[in-house]
Amino acid sequence: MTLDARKKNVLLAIIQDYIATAEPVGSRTIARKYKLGVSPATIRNEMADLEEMGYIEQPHTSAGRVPSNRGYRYYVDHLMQREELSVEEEQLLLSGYLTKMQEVAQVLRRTGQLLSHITSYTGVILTTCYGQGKFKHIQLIHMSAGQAMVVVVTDTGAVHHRIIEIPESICPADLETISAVLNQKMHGKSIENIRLTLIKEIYFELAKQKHVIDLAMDVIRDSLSVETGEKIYLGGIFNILNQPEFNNIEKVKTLLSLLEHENEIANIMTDVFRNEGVTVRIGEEMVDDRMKEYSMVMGSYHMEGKPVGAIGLLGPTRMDYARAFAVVEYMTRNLSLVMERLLRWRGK
Amino acid sequence: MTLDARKKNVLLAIIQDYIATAEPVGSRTIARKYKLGVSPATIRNEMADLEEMGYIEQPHTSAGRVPSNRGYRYYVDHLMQREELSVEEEQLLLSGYLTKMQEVAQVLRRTGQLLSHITSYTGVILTTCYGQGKFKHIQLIHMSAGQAMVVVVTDTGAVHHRIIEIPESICPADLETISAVLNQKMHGKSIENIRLTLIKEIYFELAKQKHVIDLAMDVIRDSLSVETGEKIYLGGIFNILNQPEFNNIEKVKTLLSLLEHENEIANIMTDVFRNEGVTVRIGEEMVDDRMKEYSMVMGSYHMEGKPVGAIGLLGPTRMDYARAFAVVEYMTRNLSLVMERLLRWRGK
DNA sequence: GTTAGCACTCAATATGGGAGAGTGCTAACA
DNA sequence: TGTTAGCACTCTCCCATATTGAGTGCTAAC
Repeated sequence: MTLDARKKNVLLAIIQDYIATAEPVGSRTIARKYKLGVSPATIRNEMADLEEMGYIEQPHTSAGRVPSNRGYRYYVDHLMQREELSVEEEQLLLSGYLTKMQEVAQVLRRTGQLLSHITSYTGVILTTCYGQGKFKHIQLIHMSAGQAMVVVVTDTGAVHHRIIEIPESICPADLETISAVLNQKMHGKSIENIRLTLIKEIYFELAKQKHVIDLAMDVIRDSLSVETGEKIYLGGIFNILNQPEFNNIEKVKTLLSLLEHENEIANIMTDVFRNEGVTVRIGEEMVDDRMKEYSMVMGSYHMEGKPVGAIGLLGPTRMDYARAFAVVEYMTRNLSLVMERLLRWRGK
Repeated sequence: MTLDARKKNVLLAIIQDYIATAEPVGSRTIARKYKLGVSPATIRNEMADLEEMGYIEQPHTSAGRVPSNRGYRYYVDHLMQREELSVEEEQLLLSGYLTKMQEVAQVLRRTGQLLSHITSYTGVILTTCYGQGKFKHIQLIHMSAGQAMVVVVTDTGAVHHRIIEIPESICPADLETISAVLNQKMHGKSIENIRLTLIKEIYFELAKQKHVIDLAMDVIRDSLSVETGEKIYLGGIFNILNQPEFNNIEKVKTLLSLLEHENEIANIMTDVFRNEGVTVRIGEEMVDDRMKEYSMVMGSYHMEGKPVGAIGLLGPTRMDYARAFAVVEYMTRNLSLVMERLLRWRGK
């Protein structure tokens, strides 16, 4: 089902206009603003066709047309022309990183804010793929009789910690020993490696403290696995409220309740790792029914060529995809650089 | 300027009714619902007086009266009767902690959610007072040539980490040595102590690595100092939108933009440490002008008798102070217990 | 295939009364 | 002197009724 050139132009005009104005667009407007060389009546005919094909819809009989999610999809896949950011905008985005960053979390938070600030959508950052990360260091710290803290550092610069129960008989020195052995055995290994081959060796060496090791291994597994390794940063939740679609409170409420369930967002974002480049999810393409009025434009950022996380923009389906595309693309490159500089990878 | 008994009763009735209904309350309503034994006309006279004294206001001529912030203040200080939570509510709050908690952050996040869930206001948790915390453990971890990660653990269970630049000549073993010395010297000491007396000793012992120690000390100082030790957790931002005052988007926007500046909220909350028990801040008592339609009810939680953080409820000035009071009071006790159990303090 | 013309639809925007809640004032009452 | 009933007055809120205007679909002519 392919569209002839004029239909494409009409659809493009409708979508561009609707993105710009958020008002249903009528045949007159198109004839006037976008010179297609035909009269409103002709455009009306084309619009009737497009509606039948499901690319646009009518809120009510005497209103103009509005793109359907299917229409947006067609636009993104076939009609959208690439956009470049202006030099000033690139400057603005870069300058956000000027204040000295010392923590991965800080960089990511900042990135979320920048994304949101420049687009008036909500910036979403996902860190993940610790599954592909490597173990760097583990430390067991004695907190009190019967309690210890496990701290695990991965080579992506992530730090995970947790309090565990230990037999009261274990003293600080024991923990030091355990830490040392674990570090020595696991240094630079990936989690799969550890699980498959090393674990027996370690058990053997530390037979006495089986229980503690089990708990410590839990933390390691958690921190290296995708499951809890995921963390979401949201930036500028309230910027998106400037979008005209949030003129009624119910919408705001559903959005906020949506954003409170971070793991669902995380779920959607993992999609991104299946594609190269920038991915767009529109409306009900994102499972959850409450998302059907929202879209996400997302991309992954890399370290050493491997994707280690994703950034995205969450906006109404009416969002400016071309611009979001450009911003996300620019920011993924940018963020990859900043991250690599922060955790310079020479030694390993 | 003290009020006679009848004026007090009228003011109390107005405030209670307004808290319950969010509608301006008229003389008729009071005469009917709250049996003061006088006619509406008499109540009207009293209301005129109360208005002149600034305890209540009139949205427009033909509307009932609404409490002013001054009125709320008088209510909280002199009229409010203490309320107890029902057994079911206490149960509900307790059950929130049943799923196993392994991290301080997790407990605090949960607490925020619980606070919000049971009151439909926004729960705010502030952790602070690491200045009074003690140093537990430091670890320098070699990440790559020229870069190391510093991880500091305090006895309150907080973990701070940061990437620092180091001379390329320093190898993992050096960092290990430095870690060991630092740990040995500083174990169990407070930051003041470290700064004042130990630092020279440490420099002497590790003269070669002055630069690294400086950087590490920065992290320690930061993590133990109140400045960056503060962290805010917000719970149920969207629960508060159920309050009828948020019927218009502008209100929602200002609230959200307010909540994005966590440090300002933190500022307000430090007030709490000056008082015993539960503190109430109403409207413009909280500096920022945009806060004049909100109130906070807050209390501090303790570990070993010392306040280590604060919890609070943020709601409209019309909030149910008596109930908020009860919830906050109960939760501070609760949280103190949970925290102490999580980081059992026997050993030290 | 395109276009002008026209009748029709329907949301959004006034317009214009009530209805109702609440007030302040006055005068009468205990 | 304090309290109360009565009453005129003032607003907001709500509802029902035009009015407007943008936009459509259809038909017939070009």
